[in-house]
Amino acid sequence: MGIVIFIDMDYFFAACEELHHPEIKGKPFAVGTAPEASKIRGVIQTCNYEARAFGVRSGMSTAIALQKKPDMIYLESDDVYYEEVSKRILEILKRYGMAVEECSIDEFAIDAAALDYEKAFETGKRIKGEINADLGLPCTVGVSFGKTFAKMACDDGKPNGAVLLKEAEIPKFLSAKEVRKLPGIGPKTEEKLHSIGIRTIGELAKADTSMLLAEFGSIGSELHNLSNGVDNSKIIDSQEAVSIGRERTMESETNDLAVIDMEIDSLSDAVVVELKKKSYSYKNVTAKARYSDFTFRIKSRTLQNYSDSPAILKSVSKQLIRELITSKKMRKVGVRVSTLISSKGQNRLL
DNA sequence: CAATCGCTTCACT
DNA sequence: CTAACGAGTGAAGCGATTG
Repeated sequence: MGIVIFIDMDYFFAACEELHHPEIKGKPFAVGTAPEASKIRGVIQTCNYEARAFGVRSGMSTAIALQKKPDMIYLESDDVYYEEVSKRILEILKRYGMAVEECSIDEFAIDAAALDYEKAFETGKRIKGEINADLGLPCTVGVSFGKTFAKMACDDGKPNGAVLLKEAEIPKFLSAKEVRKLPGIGPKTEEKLHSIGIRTIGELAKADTSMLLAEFGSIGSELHNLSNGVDNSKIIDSQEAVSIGRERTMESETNDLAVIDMEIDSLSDAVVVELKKKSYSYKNVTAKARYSDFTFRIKSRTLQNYSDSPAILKSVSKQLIRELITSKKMRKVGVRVSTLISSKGQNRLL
């Protein structure tokens, strides 16, 4: 793993919305998952810095966000548009002739192994300027040794920054930071680390390897390496999808199979659209139910053969969702396909 | 023993 | 300070099963 240029878009969905609706720029607003009519049932995906000033955060329920800033503007997220913008960013990055990994819709890692730090940093800043000039979008660039540390350098520079973190500086950069800043450590792992007395990355680096392995499994040794400045990840040019799914919270909680089946049909159609776009066939189907008490369960089935049929997907997921019916009503249902193969230009599959 | 299956857990936006 | 309230997408890990 060599030098990496990491590009992370600043408040990406919100920045896209500012392009669409210039008049909201400067006012606090947020992009959420639910339509306007039922927005309090959804969560905030992202918001601009004006809204963040009032304590609004991504992942926060919209009801709470609106307590903090009642007159905040609310917009329903427009994923199709964001995906389009993301592709345009990717095109800009590809012009530089280096391998690019799409880490997420708004994060990209560029393999700059052929460059030295100064050259990579210059290139990163140039890319940043180009994205801003061509698309009108702000971003932050981080350059370091390995994907993970380039991303962390990037996090440090947000928003609208550029950070160079050379390999020799990584241990010092890491040591005082809270463990939560390590990519891959979320609320659960953080809590567990706290409970064994580890709060900073420096403390994690010094922790006993076998203890981490016992407590956290393979993730533990991975984290131990990272906290010691060792990143074994590679840049993956084009990532194959492992699964494709759609899920939706229903208008009201129900066990009515007529309602649920309709939902399953429409989710299945959405999954097949995505599947077609990527020319995949599926062999595994999973149905998911979230209940009124917020617990959830899934049920899955592997088919005899690969398929690209919407009808099969619908009938299998309807069977599976029936096995998930309990006395607790369902508030959300989902359909997911996995075990995918590329079916581009392939003969017919059952 | 390795691959597969069914399912849970977790992270991130 | 930290709960409140709680969407959608996807990857990875794990124990059991199977060949």
